[in-house]
Amino acid sequence: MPNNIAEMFKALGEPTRLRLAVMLAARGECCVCHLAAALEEPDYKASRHLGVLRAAGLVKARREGTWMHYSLNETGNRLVGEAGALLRTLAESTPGLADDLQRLEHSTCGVNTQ
Amino acid sequence: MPNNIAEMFKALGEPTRLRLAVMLAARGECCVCHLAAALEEPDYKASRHLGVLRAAGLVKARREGTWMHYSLNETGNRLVGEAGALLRTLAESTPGLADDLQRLEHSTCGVNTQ
DNA sequence: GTTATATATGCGTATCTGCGCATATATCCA
DNA sequence: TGGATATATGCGCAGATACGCATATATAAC
Repeated sequence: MPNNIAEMFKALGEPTRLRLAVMLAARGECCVCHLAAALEEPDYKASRHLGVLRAAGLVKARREGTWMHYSLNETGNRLVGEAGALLRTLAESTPGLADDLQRLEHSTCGVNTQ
Repeated sequence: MPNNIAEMFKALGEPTRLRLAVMLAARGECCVCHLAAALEEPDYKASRHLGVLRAAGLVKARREGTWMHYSLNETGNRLVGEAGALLRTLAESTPGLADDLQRLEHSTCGVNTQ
């Protein structure tokens, strides 16, 4: 039974996925290309890791045309809600993660933000 | 920089280690043999995983004669403190983890509890 | 010293995981 | 229909990880 919970921690236990989760926790819904740009990593890498976060129940996805919008799955999962709060405090206090948020803010995938 | 934090999540992302961390969060300091008994796993397995938790900074150890007493490393690490609170809520609400705590309470390694 | 108990660790193995590349799918627009 | 953009995924490989066993270390008691 702790397996589901362990899976959540495990998903956050990989640097790229932690960065993604922090970005989603701090900024809300984002599309893959913005996230990939902020990571400075190829799209397929962001996509793969978002898939893992999603399988772990940490993240949900919403399609809008060609874009997929990911966001933290806080509603409907108390544990994710608490983890989200923790991730937001990390976002503020951890240099590398703050840099990601900076890049995320100024990133465009050739399209408008938000 | 997110690597240290990711390492903490990763350490908790393994079922046996999560069980150990929850026990320490809920019950405070424990020796290896009590923890191994509660896990119903061999001592060396508990010892190995406690070593990983320790390397990740989640747990600290104190020697007392032949026994090693492990406890959550909440003081001196804000993140661990917040994780500790989360682990305690898990302890209450997750059946499998609650069972571990039951066994921990009644376990002896041929010695007194506490 | 020897023995017993508690804990840690070296090692081989089977499994898992993340990576990069190429390719596939999905949606929109002309 | 065909092309362009956004996202997802099959595959092979290299490195990591957890396991069980046996052994090593540490402390205490005799």
